[in-house]
Amino acid sequence: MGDNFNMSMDEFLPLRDVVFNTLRKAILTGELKPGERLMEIHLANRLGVSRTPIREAIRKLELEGLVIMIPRRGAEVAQITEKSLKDVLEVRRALDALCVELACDRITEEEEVLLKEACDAFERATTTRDATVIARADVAFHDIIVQATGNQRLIQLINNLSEQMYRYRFEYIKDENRHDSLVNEHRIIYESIVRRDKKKAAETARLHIDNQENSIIRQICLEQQQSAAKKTRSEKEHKTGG
Amino acid sequence: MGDNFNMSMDEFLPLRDVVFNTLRKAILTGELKPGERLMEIHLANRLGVSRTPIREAIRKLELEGLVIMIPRRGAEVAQITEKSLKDVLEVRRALDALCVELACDRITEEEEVLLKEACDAFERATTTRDATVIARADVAFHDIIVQATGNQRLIQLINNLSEQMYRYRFEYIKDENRHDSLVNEHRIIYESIVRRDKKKAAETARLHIDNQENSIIRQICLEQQQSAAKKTRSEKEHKTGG
DNA sequence: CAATTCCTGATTGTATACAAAGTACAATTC
DNA sequence: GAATTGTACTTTGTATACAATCAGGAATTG
Repeated sequence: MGDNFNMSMDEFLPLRDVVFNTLRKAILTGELKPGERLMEIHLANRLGVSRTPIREAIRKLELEGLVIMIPRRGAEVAQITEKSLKDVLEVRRALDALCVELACDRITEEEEVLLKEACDAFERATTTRDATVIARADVAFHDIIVQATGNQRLIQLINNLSEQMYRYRFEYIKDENRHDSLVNEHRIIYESIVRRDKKKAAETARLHIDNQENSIIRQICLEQQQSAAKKTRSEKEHKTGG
Repeated sequence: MGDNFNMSMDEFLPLRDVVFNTLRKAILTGELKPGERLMEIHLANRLGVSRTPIREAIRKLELEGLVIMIPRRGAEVAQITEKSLKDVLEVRRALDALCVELACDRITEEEEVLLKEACDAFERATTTRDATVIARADVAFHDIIVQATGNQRLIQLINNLSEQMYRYRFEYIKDENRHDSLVNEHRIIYESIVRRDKKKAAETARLHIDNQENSIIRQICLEQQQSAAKKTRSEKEHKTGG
């Protein structure tokens, strides 16, 4: 297994922040799996720092909901359940709708140009069939809208909620059947914002989330079935082996 | 000045959580004022613990946005600006609307009864003219709605955003001219939820936030004018004194 | 053989020690 | 007298030491 996280980033940041970013990335990419324990001495050795910055990083991850604390047992990576994901998406649906509405009011001419470019770039990206490229183009498009709101709190919340689903970002991208509708939705959102049509923009933003939700939930169910099957399998082995 | 925070709470919680709750409360009630520095040794002595739990508590406050970190200078209580408050309220407007809509779908019969009681209790509370009593009744009413959504993430977010405005909660409560419209709005929200009228419920929830916004922003402006006046006054004194 | 108790090792929770950096104030120089 | 430099002190950043608790296994007892 990858013995070293790529722990480097900004060298002048306090170690706790470097550790925080490192661990968060490891959790979001799945390098640290749900249920896995975060043991302080172990992590400290692995990252070459003392326990103090590790602990302070864990406190932040705790508040972000990425790890859960068990008293006198320490931290472990939070499980993502279908319920917790639906909860996140339910909030995002409202906030993404708010984003496009605010964007209608506040987007600048420069941002409109950028948005058009991002919209076109996304369409081109889908033709590459490279999920990484497509995902990046998707993020770029939505980022412009979020930034256009000028609401720092909203920007922060959307980023945080998006992170919770980072692991499943590819699932709805990979499904090539949906590419056309994705491109289409982006285009409608773009055009609605340009026309200052809040209602249509918000409606499409919600639809956009709905589609993601379907893809992701399907994926989650699959994973849970697999892990359940794996569990029963290993239990069987354990029985026959003992 | 109050030399001791009332630091006690649950005795079995880790010290960092006790400190976290203590400091958060101190910030939200205004006992620790915006711009005030949080010095670790000082706080440690004052609360009778070592620096470690203080630091870990500060990490959580940092992520919550209640304190800001200045490199090599430590933490200080975050300033609340008119912009940051408008940002918070803008998000709350969307999330409160989401809350009442979800409540229309998911509220149980027991909760409906509780909501009616809370609605009536609020009306009675306004007649006492005791801001604390009124504020508590207001929180109780909204809490039932938020809980009725069953969305843990939403509940957490609303609580966090509400906290940001804790200091100003009384401002819109104190204005007795508004009491009638507050009672009225609560009643409309209650009735809309019972009738499963999402549109009306959401609309009224937004109006409810708008009214709060007006009161609070007015108060903020006043405070800033006062502190600006104070500043120029003390600068004058400094000049004449030097 | 099962259950219970006790012990040992491991891990977290807390405190303290040490290093680095920044700030304020005084002394010195122009 | 103003500006600059140097020094002492304060405060944070990091590491480590110590205490409390918990988990798991071995030994003992019924």
